[in-house]
Amino acid sequence: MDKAYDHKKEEKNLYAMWERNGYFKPKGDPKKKPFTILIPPPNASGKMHTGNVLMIAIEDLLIRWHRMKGDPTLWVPGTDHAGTETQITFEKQLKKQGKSRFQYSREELYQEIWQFVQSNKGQIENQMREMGASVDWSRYTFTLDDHVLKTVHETFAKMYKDGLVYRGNYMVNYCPKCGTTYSDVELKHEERIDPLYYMKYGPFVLATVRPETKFGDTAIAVHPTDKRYKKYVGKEIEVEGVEGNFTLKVIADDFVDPKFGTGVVKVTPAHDKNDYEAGLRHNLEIKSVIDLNGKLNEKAGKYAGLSVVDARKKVVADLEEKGLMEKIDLKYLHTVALCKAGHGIEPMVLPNWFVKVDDPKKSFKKPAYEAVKNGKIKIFPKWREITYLRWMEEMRDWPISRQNVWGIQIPVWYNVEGHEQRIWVVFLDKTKTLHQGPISQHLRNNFTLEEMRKGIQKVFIPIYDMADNQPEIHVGKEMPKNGQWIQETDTFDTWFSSGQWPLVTLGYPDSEDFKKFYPTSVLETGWEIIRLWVSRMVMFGYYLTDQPPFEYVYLHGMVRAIDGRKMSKSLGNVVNPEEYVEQYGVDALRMGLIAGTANGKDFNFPRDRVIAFKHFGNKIWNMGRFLLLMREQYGKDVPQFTSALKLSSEDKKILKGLENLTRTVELSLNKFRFADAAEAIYQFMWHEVADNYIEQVKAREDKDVALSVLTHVYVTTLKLLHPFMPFVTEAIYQQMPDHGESIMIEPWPTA
RNA sequence: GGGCUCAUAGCUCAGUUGGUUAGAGCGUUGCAUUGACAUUGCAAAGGUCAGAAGUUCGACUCUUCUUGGGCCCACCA
Repeated sequence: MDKAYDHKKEEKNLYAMWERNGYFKPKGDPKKKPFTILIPPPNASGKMHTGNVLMIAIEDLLIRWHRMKGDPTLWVPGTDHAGTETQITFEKQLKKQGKSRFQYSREELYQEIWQFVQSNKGQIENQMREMGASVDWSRYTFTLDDHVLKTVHETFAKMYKDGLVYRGNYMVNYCPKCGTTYSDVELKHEERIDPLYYMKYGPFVLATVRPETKFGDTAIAVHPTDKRYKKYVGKEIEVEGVEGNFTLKVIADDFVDPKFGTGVVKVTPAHDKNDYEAGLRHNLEIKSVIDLNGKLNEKAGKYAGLSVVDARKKVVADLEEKGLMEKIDLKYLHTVALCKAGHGIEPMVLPNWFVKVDDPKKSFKKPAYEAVKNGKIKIFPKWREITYLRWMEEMRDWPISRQNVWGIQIPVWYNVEGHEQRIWVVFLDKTKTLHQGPISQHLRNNFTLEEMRKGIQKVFIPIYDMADNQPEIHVGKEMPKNGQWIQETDTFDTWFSSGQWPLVTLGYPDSEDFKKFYPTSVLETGWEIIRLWVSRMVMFGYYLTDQPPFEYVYLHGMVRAIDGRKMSKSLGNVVNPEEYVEQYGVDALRMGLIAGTANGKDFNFPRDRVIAFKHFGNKIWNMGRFLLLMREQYGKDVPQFTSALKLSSEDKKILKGLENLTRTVELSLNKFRFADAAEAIYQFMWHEVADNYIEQVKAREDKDVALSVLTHVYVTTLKLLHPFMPFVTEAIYQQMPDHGESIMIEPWPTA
């Protein structure tokens, strides 16, 4: 053995050896209950961050532990197409080349991104190998694999049939820059100081931060109990505006806070979430004045074509000029909603597909709520449960359509016949010229529907009136034969497909894997996606299989930067795991992360611990080296350890310690207390075995007994340590006398 | 505004049903070291467990409040 453990020399070879010998495939005693984990799929085009490393460390630990216990053990790897995120990344790259997505048809853009992802995909897969993940690569799943698409399409069709998905107008969080909508949970909120404008509105003065949306106002609201304005309620009032006079109805609604501003609110149902809901309650007209590019439309008169920001400036200036601006509070602090890329969100009313989450006939969310409530699914740490339960209680219908190209296209066709005037199509013709407008216009310009389909970027099919005759809808991947059809250009929200991860990875509904390994054992992930992902998997699981998709949920904490702040590129405090792997080895990095936190709380990247465990790896390496040296110097055969040996009190003590350790590790792992187990092994090996027992062996007369006990204790602790630090333990094990094929398939020590 | 969470040694953190001298890693100080390991050993210094009140025979651990962090949710225009 070398003088020091060299992780660079060992890690790659060991992983190749494990994989080559098929150790990662499920074996074990077929009579025992299988143990299954599905990897939370990382972004296929991304690279590994510290959170992923922690995830792999914990999952690999559980997997290796159960595999050694002889359970049929399966860990399925995979990657996610990460719709919005990937498309944003790709578009940034396009921009650098001076191009934009509008130069491509939907199909071309999809193919471009597909190539982009394919060329980046190898990185994350290699990194999973590098981290020692003992996943079964033969079951690798990418969220755009054909069999995934098939399942997702079928699920959607079933939900459509069951009346659990519908198409409707809805107030969505639309980002004009990204050209797509976001769900509530994808947004971030930021505090800002903006001017609050007090505008004169007929007899009222009212406060707003968005005077430019005034063209979409369809009412004025006051609080029902507000005496000041009681006489106006129900009346129509005349308002002088920058575009001439207009009349508005005054309504009473308790969403108005009489203490804010003047207690009077302009109601703009098309561009404000609050107002939208008030609009629904009072049957107000929804008057959109902002288009999909974030510019004011023709309803804004002379302001048409201006961006929201420019229009605001101009409207404010004009109001001041006309003497309609009472005052401006320049230091108004409020929160604004931002999209992932940090752009301002424009609330808009658009047609979208939705999942009805609480249908009275068959509730999508109810079984998922109850599963956790009544302990059918157990969440660790337990105090995170409340996040899940509260979310489930509050959850509203889930918008599942995204105006992205990169993703799974919603398998819906619309029969445009008779609706050519209303349906708006954006497409590129053969010469790559962009056309947008209603289908009727394209037809007049001698384009065929086939040409539109071929070069399509987007189709918008407005819903004027729910009772009106809507275009016929066909749900399915293939275009129907008879009729004039055009496919929905929206894709599914990423979580709609990844929410079916336990089903698609295991071959739902009828594969052998599905029968054997579903429901899975543990879902391990970061707590920040309880609502986005965990809840959706549980809902789909119950909807399609009447069973929970997993028994336990373990939620690890977020790894913050060394300075205690959230890692971010702009702060420059991102910890790159590669550097630590290079310098200290995978084992040290994994063990450091696992020991760095005990109970799922967020924690700072535990740099010192990583270093400490690098030292620990070297320490046990040298313990092994010294053990071999002593055996060699002893010269004679060392007997196999049995309890029949004539043991000294020191021997008895260390054996007792080993027994306690074995019990502690088992107990801790059962409770998901990984750090406790790690700490116990560290203390025992270093301070009891190395510092005490080995020192005492040096002076022993009965070397045969002492070396026999030492070998036994040492190899047993190596086994206990293996799920935590797989590489160094295997490397040493291969040097031990009478070793087996691999430590990872050795039986798990029992007390 | 609602909720979750944290405040323990110089730093980063453990401390699982309340029970004898509160622990670890790193750091600091002193000594040691030619049978493995300087990625070593032995030893030491260092904490009124944020503050206050309460429950209890007994509280770092339970309750309430105060102070100060972090995070999540939320429609205050």
